[in-house]
Amino acid sequence: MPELPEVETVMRGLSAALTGRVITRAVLNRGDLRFPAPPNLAAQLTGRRITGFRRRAKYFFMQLDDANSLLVHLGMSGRFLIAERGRNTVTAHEHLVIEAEGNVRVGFVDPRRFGCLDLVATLGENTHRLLATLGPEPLSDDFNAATLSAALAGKNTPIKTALLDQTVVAGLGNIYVSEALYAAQISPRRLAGSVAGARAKRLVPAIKAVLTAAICAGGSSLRDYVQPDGELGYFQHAWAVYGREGEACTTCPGPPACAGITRIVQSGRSSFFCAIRQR
DNA sequence: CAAGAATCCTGTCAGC
DNA sequence: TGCTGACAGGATTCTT
Repeated sequence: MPELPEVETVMRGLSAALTGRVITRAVLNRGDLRFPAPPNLAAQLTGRRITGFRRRAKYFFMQLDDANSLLVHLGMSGRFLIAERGRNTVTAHEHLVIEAEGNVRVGFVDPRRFGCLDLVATLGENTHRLLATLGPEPLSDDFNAATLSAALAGKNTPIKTALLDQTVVAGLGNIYVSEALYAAQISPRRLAGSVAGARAKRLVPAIKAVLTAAICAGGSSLRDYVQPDGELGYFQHAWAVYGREGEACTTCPGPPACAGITRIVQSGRSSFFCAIRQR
């Protein structure tokens, strides 16, 4: 479930397991992901010390001591498994394996191969072509009512679609857009242009709160995953509307006034909302 | 130019 | 049990 909070959670788990350690062995099993991985990636990683991690939107960087960074995007189905060397049980679709000091073994698994791996100069991380057009980080001060209003002004697309546009705000995905619009009481069908202004003032803190809560939930559940064969980034999370079609809306009086949570399709993707609470 | 559709790929699940 | 079709957390590229 890789939206921003999941990427952050995965990265923190990897950081705890790998930061400061030297990569003793790396294997690229297949590099034909969303974009081709560098063919010599494994050789470039082997022998390097991992100095730190940094996230940007749904991407993160594993920084190395030779001034290069491994760029990672999880796509739709990407995940990382952390295990002691020799104790890993999952091997299908494991495209990259990293073994490090301390008997650590990390596997990048991505069945759909919508994710990507690349090697980039650490100083140029943000100029990578995949990151160059990204909008503001939603949890930074650069993302505020003024900047969001400016990005939405004049847009005739539904706000749901606009928030999925990574040039408007970078890191939201299908789940947290529904959650944030519910929290801000804005209909996913409302045209983005009409959200600029007062509604954007509500939407910004709603987005920040939803993402922050999800990161906290991931961080707290992460402890359970730091164990042999642990899988990072998948954890139980209670969403208010996502995946809850037909269920009662927690803040509405119920039938007949409110029919509960509705699912509609916008730009080919599901949106969940309460037609009473969200206008 | 903006907005919507098609596309990449595999796994899972509901329905028959 | 096995088959089929719909659908899935993303983001680029192609059409209208």
